[in-house]
Amino acid sequence: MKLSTRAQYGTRALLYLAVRQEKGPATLKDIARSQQIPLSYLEHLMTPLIAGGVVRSVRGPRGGVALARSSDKIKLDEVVQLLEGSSAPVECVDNPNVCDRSRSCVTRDVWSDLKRAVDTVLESTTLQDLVERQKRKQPSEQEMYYI
Amino acid sequence: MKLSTRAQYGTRALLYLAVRQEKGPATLKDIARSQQIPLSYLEHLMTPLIAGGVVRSVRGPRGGVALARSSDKIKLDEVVQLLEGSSAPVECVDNPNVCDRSRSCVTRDVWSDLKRAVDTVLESTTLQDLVERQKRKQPSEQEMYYI
DNA sequence: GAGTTTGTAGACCATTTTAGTCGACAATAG
DNA sequence: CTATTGTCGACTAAAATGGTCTACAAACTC
Repeated sequence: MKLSTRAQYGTRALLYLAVRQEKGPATLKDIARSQQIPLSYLEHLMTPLIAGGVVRSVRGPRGGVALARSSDKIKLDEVVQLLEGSSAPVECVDNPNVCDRSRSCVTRDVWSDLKRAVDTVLESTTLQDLVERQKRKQPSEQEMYYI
Repeated sequence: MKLSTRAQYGTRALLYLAVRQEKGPATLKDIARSQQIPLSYLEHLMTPLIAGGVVRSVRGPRGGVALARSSDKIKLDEVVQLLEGSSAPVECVDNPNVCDRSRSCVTRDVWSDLKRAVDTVLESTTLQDLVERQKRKQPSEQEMYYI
């Protein structure tokens, strides 16, 4: 039940954008530096987020990327879905046809329960929630995230 | 958030053992055939389960493997832990020291929530629960699992 | 419109993990 | 003794992961 770095990096990057939302687009370079993500890897994470309508981008000087919607309208399940695909721990949960036994399989039911549990957490958390938790956690140290 | 085949195969194998608990040890060959798990792979799954005290084995003719405890005393979190390691989706959840920012990182808090959600499901499900769900689901088709 | 600053797309690659095989061996019932 | 089981370790193919690099496209600045 591991999460790849895609979701970790991606979420951190989006949180960065959420915190500085009003300041306009941030360059990938800034995000990469501040969140310690390899720049050329970060580029690849942005592609699905842009395609998925979570992030919008502006090319050219003074360009960069920004959230496409306000942070309270972006739930983590969408982010994780775009970066990692379905939260189903095994394929048959989403697609029963991959296995003959799906219909009668009780272990599959457990994996479905797991998916549900994961989704419940991710659906109930927005980027704005993270921003607020961060403020509450360390109002002073926040600058760390701007560098 | 994927589960490897280890946990899937392992859980199916244990469910098989739970269903036929009173019949004494089952051979790996039987398990492999009935659950469609490669025999030589199954062997490797048994090792940690035996070491972890979930399964006991008997060598020689008429030998095999059986549950080391009654099925209602075996929770799935233990099984998954033995086969896949921690349910933490990222390392820093179990071990904050892998990252400087752990203390102040709110994304880490979300991953902790995920771990908690997963564990809640796995801790609340025993092999006996699976046996009962299976009986309830298809009292007739149960023979499928004996083959 | 030249040049600079950004993002975009794709091919490419090294490492690790996954999923499995194989062969030799150890225990034990009969 | 021998057949039947499990045990262990070495090995391997294929896929996923986590990147890098090059070329290019858009857009702003002068």
